[in-house]
Amino acid sequence: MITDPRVFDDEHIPRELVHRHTELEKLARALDPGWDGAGVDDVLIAGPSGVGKTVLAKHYLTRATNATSLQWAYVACLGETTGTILREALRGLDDTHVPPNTPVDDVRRGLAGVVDDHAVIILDEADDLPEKDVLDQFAGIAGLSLIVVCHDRERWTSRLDDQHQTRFRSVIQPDRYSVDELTDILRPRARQGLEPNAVGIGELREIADGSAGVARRGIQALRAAAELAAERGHGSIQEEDVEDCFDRARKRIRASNLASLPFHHQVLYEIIRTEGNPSGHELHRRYDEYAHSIYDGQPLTPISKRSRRTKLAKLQDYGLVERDESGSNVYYSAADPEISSAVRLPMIHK
DNA sequence: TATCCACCGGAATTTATGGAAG
DNA sequence: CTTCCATAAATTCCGGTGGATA
Repeated sequence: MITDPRVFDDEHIPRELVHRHTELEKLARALDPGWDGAGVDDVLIAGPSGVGKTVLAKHYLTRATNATSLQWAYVACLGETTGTILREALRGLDDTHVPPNTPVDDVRRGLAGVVDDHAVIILDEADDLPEKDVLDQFAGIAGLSLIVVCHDRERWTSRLDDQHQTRFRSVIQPDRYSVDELTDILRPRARQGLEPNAVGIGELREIADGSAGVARRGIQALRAAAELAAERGHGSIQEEDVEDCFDRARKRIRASNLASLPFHHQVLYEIIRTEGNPSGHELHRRYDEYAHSIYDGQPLTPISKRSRRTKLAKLQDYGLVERDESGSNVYYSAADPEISSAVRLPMIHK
């Protein structure tokens, strides 16, 4: 059924970006110095998750690179520090090893030295980055422009201090797709990634309809539907496969988020999931109670309450854990209790 | 109203890591 | 090899918040 799984990867850049022509044009106008002679700008791309902000930036740059060998680098900023972001940018442009303890100033000088004429850095998931620091560091480098990708435009611009207010004059705000548009996005994926006639236009439309205008959801749902059809021995995607595909797609996205987190986070997540709906107090008590055996044989040791709070905050950022503050206590719960971590816990008796 | 309690999260401080210099 | 240094992660300290209780 699925002939080319890469087509459904989040990182996959389609040959052609459908229904994003105006956005691509804006990007070109801002970043191409020859476009109208006004020089290059920094760009802000803001909008909801999964509508193709990152793909938009990457698509433009891969295409522009083929033509003019423009230097560019991609940096995922979520949860990263100024140092990590700068090093990752340098590594991306120069393809050299950058030790983790390289002084920030050295990294900045390295960046300045490596930029030939014009280079672009994509700062993805930039909502919470320590932007005062990061922008200051990038600011002085000639020939370097930024594409900042974030969710909330208002929040981003309001957090900028005065000297950065004049940057990011080019703002691109991709919106959610209509059902028709999303169908157009799914069609080439089905053609490239699935057997011929694996999915009818009716089913494709239903998948688009159930994805709330979010391209990532639609693409993962299409993939899940194809998997379900194959498992059920259907020759092509059937109505029942479409019905069940959204659930599987959602679970897969969350499970891969969870798997990407370090051990401490997963331990906390598993305690919350198996406990059901623990209060903060119960959660910490369980942790203290079982930490010894959980971390037995691990290179890591249990962490303090304060550190657990930081991990819990991250779990919330990732949408894996929800916190309910009713009364004087807080309660934690797994957003989707069916998603389990690879971390095994000893039996917990209530 | 005053006080207690549990928790949050910022800031300062310590520890761990790993590359560079001597 | 040892020492030194910068960063990131973890810990310690602590003021602030908001509901519960007397």
